[in-house]
Amino acid sequence: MTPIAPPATPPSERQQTILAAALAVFSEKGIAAATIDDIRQRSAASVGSIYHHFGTKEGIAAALFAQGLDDYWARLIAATGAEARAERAIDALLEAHIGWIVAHPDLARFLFARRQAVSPEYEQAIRQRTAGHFKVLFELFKPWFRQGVLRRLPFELYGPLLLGPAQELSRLWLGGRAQADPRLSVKELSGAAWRSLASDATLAATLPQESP
Amino acid sequence: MTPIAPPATPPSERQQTILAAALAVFSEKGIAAATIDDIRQRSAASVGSIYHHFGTKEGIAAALFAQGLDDYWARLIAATGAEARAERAIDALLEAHIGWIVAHPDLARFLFARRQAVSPEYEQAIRQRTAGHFKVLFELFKPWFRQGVLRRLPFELYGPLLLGPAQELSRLWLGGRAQADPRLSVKELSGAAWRSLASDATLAATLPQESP
Amino acid sequence: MTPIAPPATPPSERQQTILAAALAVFSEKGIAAATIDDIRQRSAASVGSIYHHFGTKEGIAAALFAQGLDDYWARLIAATGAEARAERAIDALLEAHIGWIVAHPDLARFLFARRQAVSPEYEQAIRQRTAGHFKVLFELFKPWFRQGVLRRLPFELYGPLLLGPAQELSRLWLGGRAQADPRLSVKELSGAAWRSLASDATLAATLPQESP
Amino acid sequence: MTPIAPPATPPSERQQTILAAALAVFSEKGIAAATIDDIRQRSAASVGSIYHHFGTKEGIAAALFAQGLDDYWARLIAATGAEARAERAIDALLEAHIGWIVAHPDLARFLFARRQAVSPEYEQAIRQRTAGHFKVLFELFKPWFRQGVLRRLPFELYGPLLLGPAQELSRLWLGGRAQADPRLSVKELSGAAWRSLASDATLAATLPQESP
DNA sequence: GATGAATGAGCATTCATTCAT
DNA sequence: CATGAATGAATGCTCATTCAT
Repeated sequence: MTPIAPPATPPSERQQTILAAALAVFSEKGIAAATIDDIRQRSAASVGSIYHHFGTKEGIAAALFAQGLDDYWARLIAATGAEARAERAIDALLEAHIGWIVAHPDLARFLFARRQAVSPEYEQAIRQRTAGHFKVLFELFKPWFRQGVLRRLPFELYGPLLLGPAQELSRLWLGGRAQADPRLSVKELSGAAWRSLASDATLAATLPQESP
Repeated sequence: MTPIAPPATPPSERQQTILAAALAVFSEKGIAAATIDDIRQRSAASVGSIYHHFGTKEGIAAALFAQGLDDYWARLIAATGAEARAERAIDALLEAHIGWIVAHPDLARFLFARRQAVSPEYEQAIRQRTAGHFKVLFELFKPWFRQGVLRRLPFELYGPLLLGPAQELSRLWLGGRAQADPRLSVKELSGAAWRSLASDATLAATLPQESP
Repeated sequence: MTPIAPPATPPSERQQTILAAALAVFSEKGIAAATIDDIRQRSAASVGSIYHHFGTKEGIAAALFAQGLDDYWARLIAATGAEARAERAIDALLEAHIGWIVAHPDLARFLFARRQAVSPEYEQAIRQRTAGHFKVLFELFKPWFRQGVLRRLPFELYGPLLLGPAQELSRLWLGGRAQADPRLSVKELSGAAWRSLASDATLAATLPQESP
Repeated sequence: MTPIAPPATPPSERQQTILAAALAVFSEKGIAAATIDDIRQRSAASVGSIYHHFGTKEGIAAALFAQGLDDYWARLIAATGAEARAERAIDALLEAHIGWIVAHPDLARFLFARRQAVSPEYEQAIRQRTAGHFKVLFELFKPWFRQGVLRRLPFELYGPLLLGPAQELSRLWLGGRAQADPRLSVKELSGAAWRSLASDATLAATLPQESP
């Protein structure tokens, strides 16, 4: 129903070819600047065929989003859910985030360039889907809030504190403005997230002690 | 020389009118989707006049960038440079960042939606200009690195750790996905930045002590 | 490969319609002044269709050129090659030239208004193609040079001496500055060409003798 | 009154500068493609100034035409009128023609690219002026027609036979398609014109005699 | 006379989308 | 399902010309 719902039938080979071509083009020039003809050339499919399968340029973007977004969040949630301690969970979360981006740079570029989204319904659908995923993730953290391990904050701050630095670094890297493999920075990023979210008490207890 | 260099002559009233109209349109629909005709209608100038002054749609964007980017960084640097202690400087930095964004939401939306930038030279010019500003800011922090107050990290991480959470929150707010006034979160954001960058020793000394 | 190479596939009916319309317009106003919309109206095709088939306004001109130039030279060469004696060959050449122009005045107007050609590559391609055709024609004359029937001259002069007067008259006629059917002048024009090119000896032997 | 009449007042220095710039531009790109702005840049005059002096783009062309056309024909007529014998007159005519073109290639390119002429009145004026000049020239030849030295032909043929080859060669040279200095070909061109126009009897008497 | 900002009709070209074969 | 010709609204940009200063 929602524009970015996953398709009923699994994508045919032809569809996959088109999606791959579209992803490449979207990643290079952004959705708005991408042309059906660009996609046609890359995919060696005909215009007619593309329209037969996806109906609209946005339809292609939607299909890619459905595919990418769910995959990304699934990995995030799986990684986080596998850990029992907050600090480790945050480690795993960041590692999953960065790992996924490095594994799918084109898809990441496409997914995280929100601005491009064209129509409002489309934008709306993405937000809801993302919000839903985030809630699931958030549930995993609730026990630690209750235990006082993590600080209670305005809801809107969790995302930024947890993933903001990683997002910023990822953007640099995806845009070619940072060279080093971001996986090398996972420890720092998760460390920052941990310090930002841990309660003062937990944090004090965790910090390496200076010799007296 | 560079595509986003500030103009030789100060902008005339007409030019300011056009720029204001363009900013509104760009902020609403993004550069790519914005139409010269949109700008014409909003500015009540003729197409010819617009082209007479800016030469290209991108020329308008460039003029806005030159104006906005310098203003933003000037405020950041001024605020930071006024503080003597690292923790206070980071506070001031974040406050300036958020303050500027709240004061110029349209310009901010436009400035921070990097993806839109069209031509490579344009993109290139922005990067260099930004990098230059960042270096100036970075110089202000150097003493604290030397004193061991702040941690030494790979260069690429300073930006993300310092501004990543704030950027993420700003994006949410600018996109209408966060309602609360981001200025209310400055303390949290600067706190996070401080914890991320402070050396363990400094941090341990700063944390509120538990009663023994 | 060259911009005016004949197309791989034979022109469809729609393409022919567009070309005919374009020729009419080009002939009337020249390439530069001709409007895609002029062509659209005359051909009853849509802008999109025109661009689908020819890609550019110049693309249409190129297609016309490829068609016209080859046709013109083929006729010239065929007519000349069919004659065994120099004088008759020159007669046939001029007759073919004038005949073709009278048969295709629009195409001729278009073909011989070289100045219009816009882009350099285009101009270049036309020159090469023309030069090639001229070489073929020139080969047919070689035996007569060897036999001393025709005079040896700087290469650049053959064209002007052979076709210069005819070209000039054609231009007048095509431009409406000469009324009489140019076919009536073929004998004079070929006579002039003959006198210009024949060696003195041959010419003396050919001239009508005065009574002693 | 006519669009290409010579101006009442002699051109000021500023006007001359503009005309020179315009000629350069017209010669390079043709009248149609030339832009007022091109001329403005080359002449370092302002748009306003240009319009103040010439009123229209075509006004500039007209001024150049008036200047060039008269100069060209004056030279032709003077050279021809100075000769007493037909063959010498034709020699002188061709030499003047080629000489003028070599001396003013830009002006020649501009003058002889008739097709460019834009408005009908303009075209009309040029034709009349040219026809007038030609008539004057023709008068000079009349005695030789009466004496039977030159052949009587349809009026429209005199131009082509006399100047056709030279025009064709000039076009090649002006367009860079012929390298050799056309002045080297004057003898051949005038020879051709002479042979084309001389009566058979005269011609027979003139031809170098074969040894008996 | 000179200047250059302003005007707006006009134009080539692009591109998503449709549909007959 | 595939193909690609056809459509036409939309868009960035140009350019001759005007006119207030």
